[in-house]
Amino acid sequence: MENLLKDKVKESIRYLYSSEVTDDLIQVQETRKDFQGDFTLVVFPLLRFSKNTPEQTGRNIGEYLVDNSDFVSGYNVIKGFLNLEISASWWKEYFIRASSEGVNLLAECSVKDPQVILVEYSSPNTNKPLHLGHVRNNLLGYSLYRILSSCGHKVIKTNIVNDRGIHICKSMLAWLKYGKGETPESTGIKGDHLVGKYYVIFEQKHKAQVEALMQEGFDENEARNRSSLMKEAREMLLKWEAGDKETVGLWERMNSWVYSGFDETYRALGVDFDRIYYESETYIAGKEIVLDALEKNIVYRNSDNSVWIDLSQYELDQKLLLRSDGTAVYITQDIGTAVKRYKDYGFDKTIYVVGNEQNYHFQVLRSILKKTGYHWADGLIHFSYGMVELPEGKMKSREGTVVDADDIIREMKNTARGLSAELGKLGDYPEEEKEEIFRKIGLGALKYFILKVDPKKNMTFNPAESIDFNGNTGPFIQYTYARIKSVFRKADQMGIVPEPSRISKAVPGSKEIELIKLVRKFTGIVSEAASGYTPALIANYCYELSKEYNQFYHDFTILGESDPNLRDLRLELSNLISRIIYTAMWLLGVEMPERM
RNA sequence: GGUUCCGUAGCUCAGUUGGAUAGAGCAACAGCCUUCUAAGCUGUGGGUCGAGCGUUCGAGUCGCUCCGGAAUCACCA
Repeated sequence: MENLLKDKVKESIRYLYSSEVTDDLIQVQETRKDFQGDFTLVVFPLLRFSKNTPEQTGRNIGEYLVDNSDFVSGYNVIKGFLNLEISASWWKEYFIRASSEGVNLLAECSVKDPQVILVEYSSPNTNKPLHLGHVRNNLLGYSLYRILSSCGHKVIKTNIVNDRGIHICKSMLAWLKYGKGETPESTGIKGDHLVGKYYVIFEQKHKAQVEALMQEGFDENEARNRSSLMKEAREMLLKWEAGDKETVGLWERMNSWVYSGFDETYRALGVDFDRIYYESETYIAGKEIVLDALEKNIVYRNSDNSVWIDLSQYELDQKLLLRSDGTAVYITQDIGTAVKRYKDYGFDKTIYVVGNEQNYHFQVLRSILKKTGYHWADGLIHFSYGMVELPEGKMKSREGTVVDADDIIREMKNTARGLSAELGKLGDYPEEEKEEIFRKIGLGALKYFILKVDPKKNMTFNPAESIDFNGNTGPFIQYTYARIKSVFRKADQMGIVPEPSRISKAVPGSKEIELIKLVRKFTGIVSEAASGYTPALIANYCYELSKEYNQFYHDFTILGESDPNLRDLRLELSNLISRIIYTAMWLLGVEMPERM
């Protein structure tokens, strides 16, 4: 519609002022609610052609559009703004097209040049269970996948598991020393939590040793290095790297516990992956690439045998790539992973969903790859998101203020159950189906709460208040959807089948037209969210739409409407909006209950 | 100290490529359930958009300088 209008405006200026204007000077936007009209042309940029007052210019163009187009039915000029009214017949035609069966709501979002895009998200460590920060990460990554693939891109969901390093040895060691052979089966504890428990035990025992050593007069750093536990952990890491059978066996065993625990959490969150990479499999590739670059003199070796790269041409520092003992550092693994992925998929883009604490890291990674001669390095996108904080401040694992993912998921569901009982909902519904609905609501509340916030901002998560089911929340949108579904169940009972031929009643400025306008906006929002990688746009739009519908719902009766034309229009409108809400929430990964 | 990000109502957040009188929800107060779900709707109060300068017909939005907060700058991952 905007394009149609723009073309007409161009034409009018050619006719009225004999001038050609460029697209960027023609600004068409939706008319603000408090003014009459549907679209508004900002005339200020056009004054240079008309050499006239804004008011007169607006009137001239408005006049031309009404006379020379079949969709502009009226206009008014306020200051430098030309408000145009679109004819009801145009809206009607649009609506009938949009509401007819078989119209794919996402078809219009399709991009012209589909790309192969890798989305990496989750990236857990195998020594700790997932927490709220991971939840934000997973939800953002999964939603990006849905949005981008809905726009026609070929998207591959990947996860990189950080499964090697000293931190893993810590939990292994603690389990050997204090574990008494505990397993997830023998204790009933979820695997990732069990391993996490031993990581904490290690830290506690280690801390006690360090304190004892400090009493003996060592300073803190030295005490850390001298503690017997730390020594044993380092020895274990060496054994692991040397491929010691027993150590690797234990490592595999404990990792398998962790993975089954993670799988359970991923399933609960509704996310999955097409391909999982393990750092234990890529760090060697990274080392080889660095050594290769060393031969080509792209990187250099220091006198102490460590390997560095000079990134001053990218306004960065010298970065270490290999330690003096020849082992890989974090970024070396990432180089290996990136190259391996390019070999595997030949991607156009790789989107790394990783917290903003690693902004610098990804700047460095891209520069290294560029300098090393990988032309596709520009396709690396760090989708940087902000921290999740608690009302008391940041989450700190040391202080036990971390919100565990499994806990919060369970809590949200319990709250949904409690609230439902309090409100007397779903009274005589089968228990099993109720539980499924509570799961959808609780999880929907959590997902929406996190996704509606601009990803790059730090956000505050208040466990007590987050489970607010009023206002701009997932359950509010789910509720709107469930209520529409209910209208249709009732219509079925009453034997009402809307006839498309009757949809003709929408009058300019009516609530129905307002809703149709929002419907029209949908594809634009999805495209914008895809190009900007921000699910939050879709979330907030969906709330706006739901809110508008709720008002509509209260202002009018639908089934009780005596005029069948109006009733069918409202039914069709409800139907279309429920489909949009469903699709929008689907893009966010939020499931929708049919009733609640 | 260098770099990056953030700062909008008491709180949590929106605010499209710069457009008209800056919007929701929560919290507070006042109303609305015999008709399609009240997890809803309506109304009231609440703002120097961190501060200043600049660009522009027009700045919450763009530029510069400050102020405040966060992250990062490891032979940690």
